[in-house]
Amino acid sequence: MHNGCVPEETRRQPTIKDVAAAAGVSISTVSHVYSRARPISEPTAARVTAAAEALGYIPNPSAASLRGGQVGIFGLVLRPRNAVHGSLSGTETFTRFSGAAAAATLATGRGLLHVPNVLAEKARRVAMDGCIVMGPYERDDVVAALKKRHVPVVCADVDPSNPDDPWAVHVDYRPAVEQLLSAAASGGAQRLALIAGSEANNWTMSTRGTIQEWCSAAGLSLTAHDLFEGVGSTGAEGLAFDLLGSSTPPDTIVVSSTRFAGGVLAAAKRLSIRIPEDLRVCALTDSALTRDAEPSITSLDLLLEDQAKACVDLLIRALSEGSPPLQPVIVTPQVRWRASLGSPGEGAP
Amino acid sequence: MHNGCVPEETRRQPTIKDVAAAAGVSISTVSHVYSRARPISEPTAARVTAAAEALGYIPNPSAASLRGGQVGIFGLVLRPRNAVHGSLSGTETFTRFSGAAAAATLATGRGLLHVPNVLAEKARRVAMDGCIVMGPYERDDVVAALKKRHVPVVCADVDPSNPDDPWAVHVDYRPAVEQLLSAAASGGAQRLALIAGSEANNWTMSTRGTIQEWCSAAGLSLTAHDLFEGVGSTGAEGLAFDLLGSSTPPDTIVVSSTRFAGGVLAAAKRLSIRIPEDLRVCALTDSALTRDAEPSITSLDLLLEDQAKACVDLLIRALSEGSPPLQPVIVTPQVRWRASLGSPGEGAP
DNA sequence: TTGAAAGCGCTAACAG
DNA sequence: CTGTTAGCGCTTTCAA
Repeated sequence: MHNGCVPEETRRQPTIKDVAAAAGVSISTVSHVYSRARPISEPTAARVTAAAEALGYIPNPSAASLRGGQVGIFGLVLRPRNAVHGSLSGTETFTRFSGAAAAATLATGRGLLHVPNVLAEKARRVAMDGCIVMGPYERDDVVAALKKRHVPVVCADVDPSNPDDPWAVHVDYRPAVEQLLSAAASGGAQRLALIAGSEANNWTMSTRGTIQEWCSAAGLSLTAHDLFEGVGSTGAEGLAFDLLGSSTPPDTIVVSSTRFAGGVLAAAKRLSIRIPEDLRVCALTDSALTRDAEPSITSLDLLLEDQAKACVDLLIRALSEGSPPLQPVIVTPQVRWRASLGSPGEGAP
Repeated sequence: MHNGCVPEETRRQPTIKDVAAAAGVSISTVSHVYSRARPISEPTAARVTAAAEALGYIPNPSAASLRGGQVGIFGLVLRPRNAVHGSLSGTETFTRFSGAAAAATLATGRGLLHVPNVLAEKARRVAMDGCIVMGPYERDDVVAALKKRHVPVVCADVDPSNPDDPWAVHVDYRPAVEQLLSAAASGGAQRLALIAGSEANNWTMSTRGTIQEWCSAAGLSLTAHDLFEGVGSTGAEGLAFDLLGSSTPPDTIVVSSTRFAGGVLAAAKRLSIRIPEDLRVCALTDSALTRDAEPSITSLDLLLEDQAKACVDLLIRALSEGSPPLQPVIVTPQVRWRASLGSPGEGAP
């Protein structure tokens, strides 16, 4: 046996002509059997199908798209830098999103193309009907490049500089973040520390804004720290250790990435600080790292599956109608209550 | 401002004709400027480029592929069931692999298509020049379906039922697994337990085989347990708790997925068993869960980036030459030594 | 160094 | 219900 992945003789792929000849019909009949664009009699359709099956025929999508315009492919760009390197934080967020986006795209008969770097010259050769950009930065240059190439773009979470973009799936972090904060407050929180990522995307910027507003309205003290996501749990551990060892340590720490949460836990352990009794902790996204931590960490489920599905729907609308929906598309993250924040209190559902 | 993702007037994409007219040359000249298939004089090329730039022209890849045959797209199928649901184990393994595969593919000017389910009828419409299947099962039906559709297939890690497949990137787990075992043995291991996933892929089957052989040759006792990956760390914790509480508890536990490792750690903690003094632990893949665990867990780095790159190279060979490489392509995983197994001993490099 | 023209495989009028 | 035919945008001979 040959174990070959390629047919021994490089036999030309059968075309619509071959099928038409074998079935004794015209090529347009064959075409219509596949496109269902017009009714074909039962016996004819059966003959065509049989012939196609026998020859191993599959319609050439390039040829089909040449006429019809669309190529049957959506692109996906994951913006947060750490998405590319699986070893950094946020891994689960991106897997969940791309898996869901791929499934939703495939359900429409299209494919989802993973595009690490649209700006690269090489990438210009790959065709897309539209593109989903997850977590765009302020005035995102990838989005700009795509638009210049006439590629319809839909964003998952809005570009912070374009907050009313009707072609984005808006993520409303506010309600969940406020639930988190009021739960902390009702548990006795006085001094908050925020350890957030340093990227200029809406997740980082909007949650920080909400927290600042809420704290100042509620009269809680807040110190905010930006930490490059790449420093991982070790980096967060160092920062948390310093904070917790200072003369005025925080009693509540909110972290953005789940790897930061691990670092905070480690620092607390080294200092024999009990969670949630002495220190409350919560994270602004969810992953195995927070679910399985000891103690488990209250965090935000960003509902990535919903976001992905909504993006695909929006992109299809852009392609078919061209006009944006009248109401913005909104996804509202949910709090997953766990041990690290004490009891949910009045903030819980 | 309109915030539009689609141009206000749905203006037809400029074609090669428009560029030719604007530059005052023939369409074949424009074509050759882009394909570099024949020399074009400097001033002419400049005029064409300028015209194309002004019009925002990009060559239509569908049209190009109609003639040339290839569509510039590789498919990627992640076989392990838990790869689809980001929330289960192995997340990082698949992100790393697909990120690396996407980068390697893009570097060749092609795109990487995420294919959740090739068997679905809908998926037949998406075109691929070839497909990478990661972690195929025994007599994998996805691989079979792809081959039936004349799609060249390359596997990352071999189909266990086709161990000499020249169109696979072979992963040789043996050396690293043996290093792990001899380190455990030189640390005093006597009674081993293996908690492996239940999927019939080569990772699971080959490592289990090596461990069984090695233990019987070295005279160590071994009990092997299959656990569905979906049970996660909680499932593994329950099993480990029972094992460690039995009358003849293991002194070494090897787990396949990193989430299982977390469960083992939790069980040991509940029973006040010290690691690595009383119990040695190691995992057969690596992730944030093992790197950041307390104590950190010795595990296998599967070198997913190398695997992905090798797959892309192999697929390109299949497309261009059609004949398999004379020597099998092999990737050899590396042990990442950490606290949970004690000192590496003689097994370490 | 460049142009003209014949398709690539398929879709979509337009006829019958 | 089915067949004929003119392209879709580009590549690629073949001429000039």
